Amino acid sequence: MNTSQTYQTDLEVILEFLEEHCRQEMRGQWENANFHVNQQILGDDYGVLSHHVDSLQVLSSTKAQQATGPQVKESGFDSAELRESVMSIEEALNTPADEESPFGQHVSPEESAQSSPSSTPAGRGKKLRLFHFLFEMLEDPGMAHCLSWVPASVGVFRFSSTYKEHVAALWGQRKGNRRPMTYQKMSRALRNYTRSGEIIKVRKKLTYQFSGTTLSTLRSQQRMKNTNANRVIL
DNA sequence: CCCCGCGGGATACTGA
DNA sequence: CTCAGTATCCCGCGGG
Repeated sequence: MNTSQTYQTDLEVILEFLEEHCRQEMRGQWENANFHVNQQILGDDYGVLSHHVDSLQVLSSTKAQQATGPQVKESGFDSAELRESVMSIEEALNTPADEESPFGQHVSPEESAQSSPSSTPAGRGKKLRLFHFLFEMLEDPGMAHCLSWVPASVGVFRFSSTYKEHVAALWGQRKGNRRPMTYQKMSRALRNYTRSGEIIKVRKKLTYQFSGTTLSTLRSQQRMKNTNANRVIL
């Protein structure tokens, strides 16, 4: 009966571990003389790590709600502090690794030319879009239980019916929304992509599909990131 | 009938 | 101020 509470505790332990891990990594980074090189090398790892922190965070808070009811956030929610510190770590980690990394600008001049269909004026300073976020999730093996490719080759993906709300919560959190994001609202946003043709709805439940152009744009952007990371290492 | 996922209109909000 | 890209709310539909 208390399994969800136990689960929450476990997740909090894991969170603390990850948090400590982040601190150590960062300390190492700051102590290193050529830290900016490390920052570039570690960029991807940091991104992945922060994703896991993200998901664990939401998982633990959601489990807490399931365990004790919807009003938990107002009553003594012990991990509030933890969540705050995790968020600050997240910010610290996300900012350099995410979109506008310093080396992303000069290494890829063709990016703005080939990506950014029509809306992006210069291709930089762009906010994270929902489908970018979903693509990131899909590429993260740690999120496979929430969201996964059905046949990845054609860009079809499906939400897990039990964890779809976690993906939504993550999205809302990533955007820094005041109110919690829900699957219903997120799917509404997803449906808006039907108009622009970036994502289309598949007849199956909880299943959507990236359009060919969207998918190739996302994949080429991802390849760009990888080659940048490799280039720094080499 | 109920629940859940879906479709989409209307309107508000926010950053470029 | 405008406009794109959501976020939020809400109502209706249909399948299981």
